[in-house]
Amino acid sequence: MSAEERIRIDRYEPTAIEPRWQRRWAELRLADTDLGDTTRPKYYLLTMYDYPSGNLHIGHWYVKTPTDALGRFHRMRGENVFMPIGFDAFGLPAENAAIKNNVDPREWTLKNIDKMRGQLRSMGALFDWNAEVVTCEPEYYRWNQWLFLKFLEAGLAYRASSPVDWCPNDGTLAREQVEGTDRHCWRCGARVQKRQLDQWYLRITKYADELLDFSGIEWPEPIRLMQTNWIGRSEGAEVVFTTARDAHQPGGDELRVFTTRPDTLYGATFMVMSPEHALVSKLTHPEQAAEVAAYIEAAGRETEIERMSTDREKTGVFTGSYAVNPVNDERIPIWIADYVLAGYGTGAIMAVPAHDERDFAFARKFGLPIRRVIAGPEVSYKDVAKPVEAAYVSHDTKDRLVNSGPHSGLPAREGFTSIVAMLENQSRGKAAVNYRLRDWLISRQRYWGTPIPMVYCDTDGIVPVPLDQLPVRLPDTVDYGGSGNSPLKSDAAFMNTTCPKCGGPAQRETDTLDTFIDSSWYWFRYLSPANVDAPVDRRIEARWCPVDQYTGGSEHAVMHLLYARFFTKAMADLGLVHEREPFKRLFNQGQILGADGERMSKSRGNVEDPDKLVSQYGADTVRLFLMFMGPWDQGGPWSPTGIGGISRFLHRVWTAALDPHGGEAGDPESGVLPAGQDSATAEKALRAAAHRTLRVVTDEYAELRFNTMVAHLMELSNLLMRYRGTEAAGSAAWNEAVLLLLLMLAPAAPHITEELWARLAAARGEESGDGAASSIHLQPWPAVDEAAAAESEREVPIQVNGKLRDKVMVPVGIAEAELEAIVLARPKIVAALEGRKPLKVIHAGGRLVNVVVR
RNA sequence: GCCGACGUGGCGGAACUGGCAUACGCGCUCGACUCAAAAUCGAGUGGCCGUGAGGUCAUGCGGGUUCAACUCCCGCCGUCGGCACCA
Repeated sequence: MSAEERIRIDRYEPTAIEPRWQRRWAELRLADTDLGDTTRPKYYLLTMYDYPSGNLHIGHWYVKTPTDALGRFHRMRGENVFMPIGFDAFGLPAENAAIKNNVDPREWTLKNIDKMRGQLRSMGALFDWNAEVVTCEPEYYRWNQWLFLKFLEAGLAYRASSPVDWCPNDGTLAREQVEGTDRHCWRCGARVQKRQLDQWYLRITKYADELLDFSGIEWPEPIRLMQTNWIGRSEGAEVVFTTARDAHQPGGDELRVFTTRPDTLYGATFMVMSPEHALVSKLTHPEQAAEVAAYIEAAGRETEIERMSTDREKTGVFTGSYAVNPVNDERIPIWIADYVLAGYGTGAIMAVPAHDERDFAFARKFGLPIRRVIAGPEVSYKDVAKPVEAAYVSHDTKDRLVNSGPHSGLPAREGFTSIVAMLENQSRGKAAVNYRLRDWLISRQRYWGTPIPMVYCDTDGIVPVPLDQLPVRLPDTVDYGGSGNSPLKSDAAFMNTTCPKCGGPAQRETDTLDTFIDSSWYWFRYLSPANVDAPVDRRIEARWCPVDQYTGGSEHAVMHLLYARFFTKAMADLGLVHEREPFKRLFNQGQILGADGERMSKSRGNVEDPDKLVSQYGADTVRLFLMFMGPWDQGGPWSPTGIGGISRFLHRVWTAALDPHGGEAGDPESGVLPAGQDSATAEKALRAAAHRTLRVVTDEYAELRFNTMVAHLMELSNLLMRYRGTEAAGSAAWNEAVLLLLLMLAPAAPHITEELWARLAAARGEESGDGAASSIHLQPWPAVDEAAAAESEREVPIQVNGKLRDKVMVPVGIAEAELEAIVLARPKIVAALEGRKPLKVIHAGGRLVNVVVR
């Protein structure tokens, strides 16, 4: 380092030191994790990988730099930290850019990745780039295909025809990718339609019950709730109704329904099928045919039209047929209505208008009978015949069944079990569980994704590509064509192939996999990214999984985070991994919004670029500012106001470390010990403050409470500055406090602390100052000296009737009687008592005294 | 409509299992340094009353429990997020 350079950076100039240390850490291989090291406990720290949009905004910093601080903290605590990074590189933006600007999606993506690597490095984060995963590379996606084929073999993947959500621009969508009341596409916002299509599915529903079990993982309650609600388990019964014999049909068809209230079975006065139900045409009476056809046609169109309100008028049409209620052999009419959904339960319901609001509204509108079968608080069972004014929906245990044959008089809960038992005896129903969760539709009619490794042969049907022929490579160029058609269809060379079974001509599947497949197992791949034998090295996985801490946004609650859990369980059942849960601890950081309070997006023009801030203040300041803003799980609108305070703080740390004896011109107290302190008491106070800070800061790192962590370090640096230039400055206690401050700050602000650590070592004559031998980031996390941290005196607030009146300094551990005597003798307390005798004196464990009078 | 989170100075926010409300920072006011400005440093800074000591009110609103409530309970209001007729 030249003399000029030394002088130039004797003022804290972050941009002059940060790149140098980043290079140094790379040379020292600080971030490279030896996964085989068993001498230290492992700590797998994962932050959600990003889509390579080509530009890092402040939100990326907000997610990643506190995660890095956490990793550095765990490293200093002696753990073997693995913090990989990669790119979620398949997806629509690349393909849309290709269509719009005629660029190659692969080139576009790789160029973006390259740019983002540079931006990510400017954070000073210790990502292990050796483990990098890029999902659009055949080395990665071949394992998507491999896993798909394994799932297929195990019956976890299947092809089926069913009504699917279809976006006119993006083709088929998973259920989770349809948003809002108006059912629009999560990507392009277009209104989604229903289409009957043959598509590939993954059987996530097989794991519904296990996915409801969160024992053993520490996830935020809101996420667990969202997943629980999404899975939507409900317990009830399946009841078999039989169609009645009629002039136009023989009857005897089974019409199954699912209900959560079998106890209300005697109150079923009609049935409703969804318009898509398989029995619709069979059960439609010829006289009703025209009306039914018109209704179904309208209902099909309905999904394309505005249907904002859930409480819009009920619509429906009578089929002309009847069914027989299995418990009382009553004939009830069968209707068709779109308020019954095809995809839930059996697609048909028994309607109990007296005890269901929807059925009630329907019955009112179409003049269908309403029969009370549960007596509520307003209707005792003497006047059960009273007309029902509104649906009575309740699970009150005091409610009793009425009008229910042999079950009348039973409490509702017992009615539930006795009616189910009766159905089971007669084989006309059984207890059943239903889920809202549906199987995961994974076919996509897009180019930029993983080709589904299946072949269609005229002789052998649908044939999987043999594992040893993977990967099925994505062709380089295709005609992206019109919307909704798989672009791969346009590539004859790709599509035309031979059948793996008979060798005859065959066609490849031209749909690609949902890109959420990529992120459903990527953390496994980080552990052995170059492995050519299997997606995961099971031995490494055994040691390193589950991920100890995962950080990312809560917007992934019911997509990525649920899929990842499903994949882990499925892969465990296939013997590919040991663990059944992917992420032991999850932290959802909040989201940084634009200055306008809206989501940051290019189209809104409210994207905040961190590079400007970094060149002005340095990476450390930006990192610290983001941590200091507020609780990490909160996020909020972006505002750089206040970043100057962080910058000033780091300048003070710099000054305290390098210039302890300096003083402030114009400050009368500068260099003077506080009144009543000599240098011994000052040094004691410094040590006590440093060790107490260490105690709380250690906790705050571990609990990811970065905002208060920074505040406590500020307090310590303020105290050091108060003693700067006094006799205490430069003492052993001072030096200890400075080193502790640097060590505590190191995970959050790694560059400045490394620079100061090296300079102090050089000043002590220990080394050259380049930090080669003893990077601060290789130091062990310091231990609290409890004796030093202990306080001998404490200020005790004194209240009279709960109002603060005085404070007094007393020795720690003073006897209550003694303290009470001191308190009652205080002039302010005597005055506040106004001669009244204390009724009692409350001692809050030596932390506070409250004198109660009158 | 159902589920969930949140509501504290001018602003971001702090307060552990009930125990000094407003830590830390921003902003603002005044002062020091300067020819001046910036930067830096120092003092002050919740509202109201008071020259002052001090008093009094205040954690979305209204009740309650308690010696003591931002914290616990009941009832409202508001903001944000999730779900969308799930039988």
